[in-house]
Amino acid sequence: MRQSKLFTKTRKEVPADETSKNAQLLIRAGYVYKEMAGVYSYLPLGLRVLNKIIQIIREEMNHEGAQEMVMTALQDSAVWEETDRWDDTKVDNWFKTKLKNGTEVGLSITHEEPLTRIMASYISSYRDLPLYAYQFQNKFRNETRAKSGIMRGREFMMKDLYDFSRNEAEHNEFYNRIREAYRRVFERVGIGHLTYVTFASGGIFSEFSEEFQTVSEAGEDLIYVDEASGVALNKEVLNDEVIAKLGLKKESLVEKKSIESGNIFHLGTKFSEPLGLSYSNEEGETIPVYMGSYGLGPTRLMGTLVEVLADEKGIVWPESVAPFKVHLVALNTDNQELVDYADGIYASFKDKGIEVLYDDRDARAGEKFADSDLIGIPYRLVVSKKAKEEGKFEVVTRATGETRRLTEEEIWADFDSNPET
RNA sequence: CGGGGUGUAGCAUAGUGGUAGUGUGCGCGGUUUGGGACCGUGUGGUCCGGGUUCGAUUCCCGGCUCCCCGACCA
Repeated sequence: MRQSKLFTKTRKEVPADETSKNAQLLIRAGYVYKEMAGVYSYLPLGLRVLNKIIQIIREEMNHEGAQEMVMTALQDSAVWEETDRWDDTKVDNWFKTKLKNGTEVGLSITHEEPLTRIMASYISSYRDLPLYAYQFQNKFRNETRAKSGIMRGREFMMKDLYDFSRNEAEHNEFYNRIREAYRRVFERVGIGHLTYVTFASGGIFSEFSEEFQTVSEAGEDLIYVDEASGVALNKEVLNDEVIAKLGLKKESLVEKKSIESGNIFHLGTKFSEPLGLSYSNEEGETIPVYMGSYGLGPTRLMGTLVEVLADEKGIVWPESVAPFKVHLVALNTDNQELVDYADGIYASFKDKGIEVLYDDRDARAGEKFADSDLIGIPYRLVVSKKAKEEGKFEVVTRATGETRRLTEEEIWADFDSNPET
């Protein structure tokens, strides 16, 4: 894409009403637009990143045999009344609104109830199980206090996956597969080394739930990590008994601030029983379906990546989710011969299927470099009059600052040998 | 939801009971051209409602907004 055509522009100054690094950088670089507190629109650059994150998660979910669907944001109160989660005293962060005829409806906070009801009309036999369904969908939560930029909003995107199994053992097998699938997601987006599977409270049919916690100063949680074993636990479950049960030593636990970037739950029959989701087994007996739920928020993950990987110059995207692989920066754009040459390089990238943002704007070098650093594309290729005369072009790796001077042939050889985009 | 702040141009900020200033952005002209360059010029503003006052952006009341701390939460 030509940067001159991109409708967003970068900003030098940070918005006064944002204190979180992720929102400051994402707004300055033109990835997101703040609509109101805790509510952000995703602009062209931001959508590219979000879609890449979504695609990585999708691939890992599909790999485990989950089927993608999408449910509604508008919610029928009836199904929530069945599980006693409609009442504002039970769930206090509903957004509720009314139909013209006065009927109350909700804006989706999660989807256990509606999906369980859907499944009740398709699951009837043990032959139908197990099955796994997931979606990417916007959740609405009426937070009393939105904060941390895009990481804790009132409207945010969630990947929620649910399993419908015949029994606990079958559920557990899937649960363990998803734990590994989540690990792969965090590896693929470049924060695997910072992300711990953490014991936490909130288990319904087990003592603990498990959270994926990414170590960051921007985090709102406190976890205790045994670095030798990689075992971590949330502060909310930290006590001597638990430490002993997990075979840990109190002295070896290190406290870290962290972001809850995903979680996995055993649900048991909490939803299937009240909503009448059951199946007939081989003996003809009626058995409630055993469930689990698995959450991972693409928008929060995007914010987490900015928080954890950015440097003082701006965002640093890992290649796997960057909006483009290459930032082609043309200098001396008053020289038509050079512009033609840079246009040719740009066309070659496109022909090769390498995603490229082409800074063809009529701007000074300093401004272009500053913008390039801020936007955070993994590789920057500078085409200038001097470089063209020398036949060597600067290729800078954003993450490390490593600068190489390569001929055009070397550049193509380099990108062709590293085709991952 | 409790507590504390805040609101001035697209953005960032100063100031004042009496014609609202600066930086940046944006437009135009010129000099520049490898790290947000410079000169000139133009454009553009007091959150909403009420009150006090000859006069309110300023003071008072109410509302809303946004931010921070706490509680709550993927």
